[in-house]
Amino acid sequence: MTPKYMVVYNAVRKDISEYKYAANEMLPSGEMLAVKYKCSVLTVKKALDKLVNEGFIVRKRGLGTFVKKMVTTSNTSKNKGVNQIYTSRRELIRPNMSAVVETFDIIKCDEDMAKKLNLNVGDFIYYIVRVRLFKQHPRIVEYTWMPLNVIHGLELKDVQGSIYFYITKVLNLKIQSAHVSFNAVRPNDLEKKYFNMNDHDFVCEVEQTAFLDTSEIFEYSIAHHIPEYFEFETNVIKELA
Amino acid sequence: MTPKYMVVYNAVRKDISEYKYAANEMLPSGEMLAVKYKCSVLTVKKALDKLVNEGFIVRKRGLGTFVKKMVTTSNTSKNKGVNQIYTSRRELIRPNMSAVVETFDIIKCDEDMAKKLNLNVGDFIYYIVRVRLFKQHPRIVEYTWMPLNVIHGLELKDVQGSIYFYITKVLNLKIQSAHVSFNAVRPNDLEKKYFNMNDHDFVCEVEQTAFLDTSEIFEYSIAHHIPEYFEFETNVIKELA
DNA sequence: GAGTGGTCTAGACCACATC
DNA sequence: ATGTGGTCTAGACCACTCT
Repeated sequence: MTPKYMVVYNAVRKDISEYKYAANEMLPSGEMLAVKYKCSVLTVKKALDKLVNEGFIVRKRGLGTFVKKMVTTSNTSKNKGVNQIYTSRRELIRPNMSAVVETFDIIKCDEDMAKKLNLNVGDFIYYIVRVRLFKQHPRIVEYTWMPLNVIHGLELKDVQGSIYFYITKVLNLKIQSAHVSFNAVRPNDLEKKYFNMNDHDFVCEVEQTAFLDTSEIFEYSIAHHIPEYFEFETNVIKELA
Repeated sequence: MTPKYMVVYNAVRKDISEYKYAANEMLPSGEMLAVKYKCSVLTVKKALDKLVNEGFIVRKRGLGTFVKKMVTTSNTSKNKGVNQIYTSRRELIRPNMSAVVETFDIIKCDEDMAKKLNLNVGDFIYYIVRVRLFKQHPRIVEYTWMPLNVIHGLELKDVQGSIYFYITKVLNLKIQSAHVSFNAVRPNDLEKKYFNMNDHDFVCEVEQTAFLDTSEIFEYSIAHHIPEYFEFETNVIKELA
């Protein structure tokens, strides 16, 4: 059962996406929307607050609710296989990618990784290196560390497919969130080989710590992307105080 | 007057920051916190929901509220003058930076910039190029475009100082949010000069469209950072459906 | 004054996990 | 059965903007 505020959220979001409201146009008031969707104004507020956080609209006391201009992305080619990571406004679109497994080992946690995964030194962890390909073209090299006591029974065939699928559908675990940080660095030998790069080139680095809904860390990963096929977008709301 | 939910938010956030709760430790229930802070459970929920969004805690129905492990940043030197852009968990810390103005012009909007700033071709806009320095060391080159009809009366002295200050304190406008996207590119001649780089080097690019609380766009900017002194961190919450 | 959104409450009901 | 968080309501009051 989808909550009512999500129904309202989806409906309004759809209207905005389909340009039923022009940029800077005022939306119906909260009360009007509450009548339209047969719910309370607070439920409408919850739906619209979500849209505010995602950067679609602005609500202004005494004035009303307004649609923000859609920011057009510089290079929007889904067909090019751009790896888009969106935390707002757009959908997270990951083109269908296959994986070549370079490394699939079980190792012991060193001090650094113990800190990152919230484990003890010596605990067993998976260490996986995968090259992700879009239509046979290498686009990402992924280094993944996962604790055995959280993710267990992983086999080569799961790693060749979607680890995400294994975690959510086979183990039935729920992914809650991820802390993501970003930078750019030089490629290593493996990446130079796959990306056909040299010492003068660079790759975009996405470092990620991922959490289950139990607040356990189930993954620490570093992904190196080819800059031309990389896109990271987010929305930052200015805090009150 | 700070709203009550912000008081609760700040108090709980402070407790977490000061490690009053260990990682994976359960917080008092919503009802307990409501009693403690003399407010309703819904007000507590609003405060805790904010902490969930920022990646501090996880709330689980039937179980309780848990503190997530603090993710330690790889290179946390505020003194090194790292330009940290955080959209969650941590404070946005921008070290004190001075500015060298390379360009301060009023130009006419071309088609591309008209789209980006939601203006008409030919409208007047500021075009500003600034080099940001930390303790005399160039760290960022910023290219900024701003519409005259929103930000007016800008003078050289304002650009040499903080444009942010001019907008919020002099013009008394309120900044609502920004759409930020990220990549890495080669430096141009100006950047090569200031950063002492060559054609084999690279810079981190942050592209930003910034909005006022009226939903007007007041700025489009591109900032090129030295990778060593750059950090971008955010929290991604997995959506329900 | 009329209309807008922001905050806050008390209370109800539901879904989920544990014992 | 108990305790947890999630959703939803009706209503109150306040702050803000415009006419």
